[in-house]
Amino acid sequence: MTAIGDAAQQAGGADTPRADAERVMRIGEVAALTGTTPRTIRYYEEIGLLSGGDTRVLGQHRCYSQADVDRVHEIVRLKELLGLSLEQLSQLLEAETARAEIRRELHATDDPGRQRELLLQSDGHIANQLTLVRGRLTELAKLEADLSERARRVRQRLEQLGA
Amino acid sequence: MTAIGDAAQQAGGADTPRADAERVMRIGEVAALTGTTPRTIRYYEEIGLLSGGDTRVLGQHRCYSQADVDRVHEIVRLKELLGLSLEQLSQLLEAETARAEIRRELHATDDPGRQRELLLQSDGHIANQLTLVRGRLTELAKLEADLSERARRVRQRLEQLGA
DNA sequence: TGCTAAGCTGACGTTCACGTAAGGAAGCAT
DNA sequence: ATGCTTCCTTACGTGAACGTCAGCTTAGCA
Repeated sequence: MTAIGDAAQQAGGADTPRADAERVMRIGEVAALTGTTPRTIRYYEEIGLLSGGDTRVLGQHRCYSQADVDRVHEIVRLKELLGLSLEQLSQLLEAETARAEIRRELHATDDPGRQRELLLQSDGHIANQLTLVRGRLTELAKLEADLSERARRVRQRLEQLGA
Repeated sequence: MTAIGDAAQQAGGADTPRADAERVMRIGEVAALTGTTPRTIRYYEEIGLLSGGDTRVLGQHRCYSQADVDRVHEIVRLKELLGLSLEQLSQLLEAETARAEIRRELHATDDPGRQRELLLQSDGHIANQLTLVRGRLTELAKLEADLSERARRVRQRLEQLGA
């Protein structure tokens, strides 16, 4: 439901304008859209969190697509929710990276064997993420229970006083 | 259920040995018990996260009780689970601080008005923590749902291939 | 009383995740 | 061609959260 990186369906010819989905953006726009800064985007590229478009020559402006925006959103989200270091994140985000790779290859290849392999990889990465997230969820739930219990006790005492 | 800072019941006389609950510990032991280091403990004291026993004179060894160990555990727990800065933590932990204060005053005073006030404060702080924790819980749940959905799709594709 | 382990107080070093400033070049419109 | 804006690279700065080292004192024990 949230923007998690479905770069829409790309099906049409190669010359269709298609104003929105495959618009080319520059760093400032990406930063604005993701609530970050150009510096942050470059930093993420520097440490390997963002692809860094291998085609670009030194000095040229960086180009981004909606998929990149989605990825940055994911990064920020995971970073905040899980409180991970960017190092740990880049481990986790192999999933995203692989996923992008897969989307490309999946459409490029006809070999069902290869497709199967790619999908299995993707599944593995997602499973990793899920494990981590679910762990956090149960720990947080425990914390919530503890806090609720404490609140209950305090209110119980208040009632005793009131009576 | 977890160690959240119930420094056991202290009721008996003042000279009972009571080997365990009120044992005096030093910084190294606290560090070991909480998976931190002496430096970290001192740092937490420095920035006001730990009380710093106002009675101690410069140069003397720091003394800790089980309650302090519990508090450090809480700090670490909140820090990791919520990914908060120590600054934010010290805000949140007003609750703990107040709670310790309250425990002391609650037993010291007979004034039900004052007791009521203290309990209300405590309740407020806990409510704050709960709000934060529940917010995280729902966000994490959303993330979990997203990931599950993705996993489902990938597996669906795999089935299509297999068929 | 003397020893040793552990602790104490500075004070400087370090890693992460960027912020910020300088000087120059790319992109786009006119 | 000329601006103007945005971006580029390089490099140094910064705050948080400790690590680490030096030199000295305290606590507990024989």
